[in-house]
Amino acid sequence: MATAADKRRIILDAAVRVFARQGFNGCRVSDIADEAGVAYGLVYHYFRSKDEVLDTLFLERWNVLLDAIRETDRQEISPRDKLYAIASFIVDSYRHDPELMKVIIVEVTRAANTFGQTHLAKIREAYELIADIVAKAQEEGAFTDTITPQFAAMAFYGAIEQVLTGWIFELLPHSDTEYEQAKDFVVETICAGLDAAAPAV
Amino acid sequence: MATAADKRRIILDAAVRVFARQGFNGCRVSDIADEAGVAYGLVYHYFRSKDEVLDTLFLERWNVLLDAIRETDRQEISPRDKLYAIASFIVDSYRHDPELMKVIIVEVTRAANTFGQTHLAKIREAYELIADIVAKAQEEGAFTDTITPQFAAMAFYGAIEQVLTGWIFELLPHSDTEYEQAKDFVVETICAGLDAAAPAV
Amino acid sequence: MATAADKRRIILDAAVRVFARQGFNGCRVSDIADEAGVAYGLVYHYFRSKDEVLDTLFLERWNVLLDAIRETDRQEISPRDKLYAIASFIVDSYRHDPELMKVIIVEVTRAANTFGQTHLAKIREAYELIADIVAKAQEEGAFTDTITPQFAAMAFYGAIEQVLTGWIFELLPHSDTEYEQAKDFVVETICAGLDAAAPAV
Amino acid sequence: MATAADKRRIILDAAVRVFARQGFNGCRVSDIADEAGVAYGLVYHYFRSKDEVLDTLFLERWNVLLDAIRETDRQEISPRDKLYAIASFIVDSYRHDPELMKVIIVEVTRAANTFGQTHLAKIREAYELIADIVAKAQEEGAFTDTITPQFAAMAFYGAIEQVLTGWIFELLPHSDTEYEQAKDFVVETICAGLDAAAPAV
DNA sequence: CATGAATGAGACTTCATTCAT
DNA sequence: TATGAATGAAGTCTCATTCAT
Repeated sequence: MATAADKRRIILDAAVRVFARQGFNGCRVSDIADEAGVAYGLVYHYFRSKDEVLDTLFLERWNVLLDAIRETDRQEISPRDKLYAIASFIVDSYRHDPELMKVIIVEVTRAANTFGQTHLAKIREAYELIADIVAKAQEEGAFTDTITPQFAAMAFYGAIEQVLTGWIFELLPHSDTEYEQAKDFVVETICAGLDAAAPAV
Repeated sequence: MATAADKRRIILDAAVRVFARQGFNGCRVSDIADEAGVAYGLVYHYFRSKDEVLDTLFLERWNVLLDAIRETDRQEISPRDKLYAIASFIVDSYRHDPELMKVIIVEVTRAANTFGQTHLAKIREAYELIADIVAKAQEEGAFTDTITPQFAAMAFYGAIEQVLTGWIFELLPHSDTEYEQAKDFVVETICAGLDAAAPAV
Repeated sequence: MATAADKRRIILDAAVRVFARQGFNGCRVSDIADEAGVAYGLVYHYFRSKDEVLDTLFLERWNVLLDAIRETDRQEISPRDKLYAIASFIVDSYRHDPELMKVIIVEVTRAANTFGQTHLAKIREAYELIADIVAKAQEEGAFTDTITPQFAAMAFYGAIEQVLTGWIFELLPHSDTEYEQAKDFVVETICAGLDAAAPAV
Repeated sequence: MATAADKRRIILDAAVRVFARQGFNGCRVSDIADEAGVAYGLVYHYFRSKDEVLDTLFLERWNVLLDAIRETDRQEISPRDKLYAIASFIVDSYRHDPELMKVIIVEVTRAANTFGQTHLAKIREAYELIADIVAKAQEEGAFTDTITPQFAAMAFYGAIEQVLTGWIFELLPHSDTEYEQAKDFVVETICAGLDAAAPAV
C-alpha cells in the first residue's frame, strides 16, 4: 500500500482537527501525532516543522480556491453570477470541511502572526482576483464605479468570512437553507451596492 | 502624583504597541515592560497575567463600542443613519488608534483561542445590538425581511472589519478620503441589499 | 501606647498563624502582613528578612524551653521527675499554643534547610541538657548505663515530638486526658528502659 | 539497552543526593539534571513535576517499609520481636541509604507542606500497622493496656526517627555498634513501658 | 512609623526539534 | 519508515526586598 503518502495525509487530516480544536498555538506537535495515531517523530519525517504543517494545509486549500476563482472568471457569465459562484464555492468549502475552513480563517487569513504575514501575498491574490472581476464589470458598465474594486472585493470577502465565522463560533444558526441564503444574500447585498441599474442612494 | 494609575496606563499603552507589532503570542512580557520602561515585575503588580493585559485592553475598548452602539440606537434617526453612525464609530476608532484596533481585531475578535472564546459573549453582544437595529427597521417596514437580522449584522460587521483588516495589512490604501468612502460604501451596500424601496433582485 | 512594640508582636503572632497554616516556604511576606493587618513594608521595618521572623519566633520559644530545662535540673527532685517536668513543659507548650509548636517543630526542629542548620547548635543544647540529666542519673546509679545519655535523650525527645506531631496532623486524638497520659507514658516508657531496678531484658 | 528505565533511575538517584544535600526547596530542577548528567528537559520527560520526583522517591521506599511491616506481622514471633524487626528494618534502611532516608524523613514524613499532607494517609498506614501489633499484644495479654496502641506506635516510631535524625544531623555518633544498640534500646525502652510482666511504675 | 509601588533575579515548566535505534 | 528518548532555549510567573513618599 502507498503507506508513505497515506501517513502524510493522515497527519495532515489529524492536524486539521487538532488546530480547529485547540488552535495552532494551543497545541503541541505531539497532539497532532496522538490524533493521527503515530509517533511524533514521524511528523518531522514528513514536515520540516510545525509551521510547515499549517503552511501545507493552507496552501493546499487556498490554491484550490484561487483555481476556482480563476476558473469562474474564465466562464461566460455575468459578474454577478461570478461573484455568486465564488461565494458559493467558499460556503460549500465550509459545508464540506468546516474544521479546515476554521483553521484557514482563524489561524492564517485573520492572523497577524507569522502565517498571516507569510501568506499575505497568496491571500492578496484572492482579493485581487475578485477585484479584477469587479473592475471588469465596472469597465463594461455593469457595475457603478462609485467604489474601488479593491474595496468592493474586501467588503465582499469580509462579509462571507464573517458569516463563516458566525457559523464557526455558533453565533449564527446553520442548516442547508441558511447556507444557500447566505450565498444569495451576500451577493445580492454587495451587488445591490454596485449595480449600475440601481438608483443612487 | 497619580503615579499608580499612570504606570498602569503606561503599561497598557505599551502593550498595545507591542501586541500590534509582534502579536500576542509573539511577544514576551518583558517586551511589554521594556516598551513601557518599567521593571518586569510591575506588569504583574498591575495584572495577574499576560492574558489579563489583553483582556483589559479589549474590554476597555469594546465597552466603549457597545456604549456607542446603544447610544446611537437611542437617537431618533433612520436605521440607515444608525448603521452609518456605527460604521463611522468603528472606522474613526481605527483612524484614532489603529494599533489598538489591530490588536482587538486580530488577537481577540478573530481569534479561536482563549480570548476569542472568553469574550465571545461580549463580542456577540455587539452583533446582537446591530441585529436589533435591523430587526426594528424590518418591523417598521424600512428594511425588507428577506434576510434575518443576525445575518445582516454579521455581513455588515464583517464588511467593516475586513476593510479595517485591509488597512491593517496594507492591502488597501488609506487616506481621509478612503476612510469616509469606506463608511459610505459599507452602509450603502448593506442597506441596498435591505432597502424596502429597492426592487427585489 | 507602645504601638511600636505592639505592632512587632502583632506581626510575630500573625506569622505563627500563617506559618502554621501554609508553611514557611508556602507563604509570602505579604500573607503575614495581611494576617497582621499591616502593610508588608512594615514587616521589613521590624525584621531584616522573612527568615528573621522565623528565627525570632524559634529563638524566643526555644530559649524559654532551655531555661525551663535548666531550671528543672536545678531542682532537688529525682531524675524521673525531672524528665517528667520537661515532658510536661513541652506538652503544655503545645497545649497552650499549638500553632507555635507546630511551626517550631515542623519548620525548624525537623527541617533540613537553612533553619534546621542555623539553629542546630541551639537545638543540640536542649538534647544535651536532657542528656546531662540522664548522665547524672547514671552516675548516681539511678539509671542503668546500658545506653548512652545522648541516645536516651534523643529517644525521649523524639517520642514526645512524634506525639506532638500526631496531634498536629490529627493522627492522635487530643483531650486534656490524652495530654496528661502522654506525659506519663513517655516518661514511664523511657525510664522503664533506663531504670536500674528493672530487670535487664 | 534498557536506557529508558536506566535514565529514569539515574535521575531518581541523583535527586536523592541533591535533595539530601540542598533540601527539596533549596534545589533547582537543573541541579538534579546536572547531578544526573542529563539534560534539563529529561527530568520532565520522566516526571510531571519536581514534586513528582519526590513523590516517587517517597512512595517507592515507603511501600517497601509497609510491606516489610506487614510481612513481619505475619510471622509467628513475639510482639517484641516484631517491633525489633521493624526497628531493625528502619535502621538498616538508613544504614544502607542514609541520604534516601534523610530525604524521606526530613522532606516528607516530618514536613507540614504539600508532601506531608499529600502522603499523610500513607504515613498513617505505617503507624496503624504498628499500632495493630501493639493492640494484638495487648489483647493477648503480652502488653499492658495502660496506653493506647496508637500512642505507643507514635512513641515507638518517633524514638526511632529521632535517633535517625540524630545521625543525619551528626548529633549522635554512628558506627555499626551504635546502629545495633539503637535497635535494642528503642525496642527495649518501648517494651519496658508496655511489658505486662514489668511492675507498674 | 507606615505604606505599597517598584525592582529583578530566579524558579518551574513547556515544547519544538534532533537523533540514535 | 517509524519510534520516542533526549536536548535546551525560551517564556511565564513569583516573591523577597528596596525605597520614595
